[in-house]
Amino acid sequence: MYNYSEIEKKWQKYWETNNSFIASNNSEKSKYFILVEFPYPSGSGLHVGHVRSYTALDAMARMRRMKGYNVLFPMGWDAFGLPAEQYAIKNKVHPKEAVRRNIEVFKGQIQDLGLSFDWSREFATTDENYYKWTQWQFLKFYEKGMAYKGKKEINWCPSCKIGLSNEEAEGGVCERCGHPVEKKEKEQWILKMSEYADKLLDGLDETEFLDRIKTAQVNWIGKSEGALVDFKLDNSDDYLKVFTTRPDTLYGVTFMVVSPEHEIINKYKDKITNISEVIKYKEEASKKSEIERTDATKEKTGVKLEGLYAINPVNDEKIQIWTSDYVLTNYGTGAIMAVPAHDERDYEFAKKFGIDIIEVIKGGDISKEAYTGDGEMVNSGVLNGYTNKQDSIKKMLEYLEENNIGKKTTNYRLQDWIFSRQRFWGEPIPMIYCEECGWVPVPVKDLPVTLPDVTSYEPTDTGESPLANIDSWVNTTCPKCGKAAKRETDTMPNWAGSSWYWLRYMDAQNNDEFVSNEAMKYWGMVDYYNGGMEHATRHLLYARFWHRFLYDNGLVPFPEPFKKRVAHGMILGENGEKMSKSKGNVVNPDDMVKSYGADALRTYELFIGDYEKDAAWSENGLKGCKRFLDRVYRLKDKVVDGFVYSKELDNIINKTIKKVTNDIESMKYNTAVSALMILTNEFEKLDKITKADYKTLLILLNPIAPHITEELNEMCELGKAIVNCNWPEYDEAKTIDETKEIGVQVNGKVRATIEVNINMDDEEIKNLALDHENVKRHIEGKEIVKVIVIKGKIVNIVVK
RNA sequence: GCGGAUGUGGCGGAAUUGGCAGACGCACUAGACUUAGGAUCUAGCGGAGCAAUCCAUGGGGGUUCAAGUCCCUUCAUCCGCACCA
Repeated sequence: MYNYSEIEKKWQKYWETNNSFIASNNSEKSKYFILVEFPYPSGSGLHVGHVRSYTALDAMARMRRMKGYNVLFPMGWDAFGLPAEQYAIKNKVHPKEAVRRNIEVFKGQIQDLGLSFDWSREFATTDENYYKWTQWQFLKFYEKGMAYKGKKEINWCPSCKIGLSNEEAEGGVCERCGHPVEKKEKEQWILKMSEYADKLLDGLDETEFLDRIKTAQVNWIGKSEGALVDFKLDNSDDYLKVFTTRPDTLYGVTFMVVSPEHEIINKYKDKITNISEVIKYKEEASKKSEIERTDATKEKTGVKLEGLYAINPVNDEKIQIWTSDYVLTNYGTGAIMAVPAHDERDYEFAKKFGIDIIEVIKGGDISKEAYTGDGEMVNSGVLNGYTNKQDSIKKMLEYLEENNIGKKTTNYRLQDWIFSRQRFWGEPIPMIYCEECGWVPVPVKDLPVTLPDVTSYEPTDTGESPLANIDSWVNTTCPKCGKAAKRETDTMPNWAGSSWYWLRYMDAQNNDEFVSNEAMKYWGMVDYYNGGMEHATRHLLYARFWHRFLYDNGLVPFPEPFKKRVAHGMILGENGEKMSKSKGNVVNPDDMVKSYGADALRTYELFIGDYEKDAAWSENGLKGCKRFLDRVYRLKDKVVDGFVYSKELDNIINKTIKKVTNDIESMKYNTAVSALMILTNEFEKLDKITKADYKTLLILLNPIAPHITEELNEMCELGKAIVNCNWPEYDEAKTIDETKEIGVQVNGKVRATIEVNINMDDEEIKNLALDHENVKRHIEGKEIVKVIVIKGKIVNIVVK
């Protein structure tokens, strides 16, 4: 019927030559910044899932432009990091070359979809004049004391030969390859993210993230209020410090537990009479994978530290100390006070090892289980008689502070960000080590520290970065004293480049600054940020942290980067399972564009269902959308001159403008498409439609199917290109029907429908309802109790 | 275990937020036009029933003139977190 491929190419070229989507940094218009997460240009090419979210935000961008906004809708490439490096190793090409090729493929695929990105602002995180600024910002962290080098026991993947952040080692397995993670000590660059816990929490108030995304952020930060309490060690001046959220139960402490890695074990190895047994336990624990260790359902294990005791500071009781792997090294102080009567885990442990259980809160049956509820305090010295948790905690905190044995503290799950990676394909950390001067930052004038061109970029067996093998790169001079010195060979994590990229889009060609202040002041927060739910914790947290740090140091003018954050659902295979090569249910967007056209693919992916929910692919569904576009195309033969809406269509056109506008705004694309289908159905019923009718349909459909609508607009000589048109306005009065069919119920069951006029009063409607044949039949011989008339909705007659 | 989400025809999904459940699309059925149709058009399409009507939004209960929508309870599926002291 028509050659969609030709039409698509034609209009894509038109938009390009007319700079239709280039955003201006100097505009009188209101700004609107729409951002989609930039992709990894992976070797497997674009996924239909990308098409969904890009098209969705593209529709929003196109509508906003027509509404008169200056829209920034940029695209770039997150090209550093493990996936790119592993792809390069596997395919025996330099990562630089692999990335270049993959970007080319990705970009071509994206352009074939007619997405209205502003390509003049495109960059990759691997561009030297981008990562120069990533390095520059790292130096700011260093300069402000927010980056430090620390010896940390890190998560080590023996398969990938790389250190992983806690986040990447979730569940005790490597996120990339699934191999169990081991522990290894290593000097690491670390960013003090934990210092920002409260700011990251409070900052959420300035955003309009989806609730589930906010919740995910809050949980990840994991703030809990409690107390640090000092337990003096018996026959020593040393203290064992614990963190507890339940200081009110201090009188119920019958033992303490330290993590197997706790320093106290080594420190008191001479005093612990069963030290060999303890060491054996520790070794066993370290051999266990994280997944085994953190399996909450497994039976508790542990060893008593014989000969070592602590003193309960509130009642001077002598308390035994144990070590067990249910106490984590990296949370709190790595040691706990155990209150078996009122904590499930402690209860289980005490039961197993026959340790005393002392009740301090009444209300449960501690011979059966730990009681964690509220109740009257007993056996509790100063707390006796208190009846609720809040008051007892408050009282105990006061008592602890007055007596100098503890203090109120807040603890966070959020840890510092381990920033080093022993990899080739990342931003080199711009630091130099000098025997004389220690760590010295690379001077700003020498940035970027670039990656050398080498032939081997595979990881070394020693765990060092491949960069360590390149003497010519490693050896340099100290910027401070001029003596021979060595470069840091670790690189940054792939999260680094994505932690400020939205700022760069504002001013992507700037060679003097990472972004100009004017550009940041003009564009401000990202208005709409779309990404996958899998990035709603880490990436979002890192990005917010990074941005907030820049803000605190006067480098950006606003504290939170993203106003709204939304998440798209996944597109599943036709069988309802996640698309994967092994399942053979992968749909290639290129094939779909070839067979049905970009417009049909775009329309279908928006029509597929609720944007936030997962949806199964259906090629028949796509065909249906192609048919819909064909029907819109055929309407062109009905077009006659006319600059006003046809009388028969006036109301529905106004209604549709309203619906489509609101739906695109609120990301309810599926119902927007459906409304346009309904409008098309109405057009088809008539022999003739006016140019005005058709033009409005085409404009409303344009954000969804931009090519065919432009073509039809031109073919029918409906005026200037749609991309330059204004979004249509609607007349609220015309969205309300003069007459309407409403249901008439008798005792809640629909018995008839009547046609009512908008001007009728309740009495008229009531009489009309009572007069209906079928209604009469149902109320005959019965007493009318009351008649409920809801204007424009329903009539309900209650009879007895 | 804790937290979050979801549950509506054969399928994807609508339902102005308490007001005619199933919009729109897919699949399917019958017919028309055709040498042909994976094109197009017309009609039908939750279940039962000739029909009037009855039943139906995971199950059970409740509030209401009126419940997919609100409350209680229960089941199922998916996704997070997972010994966080």
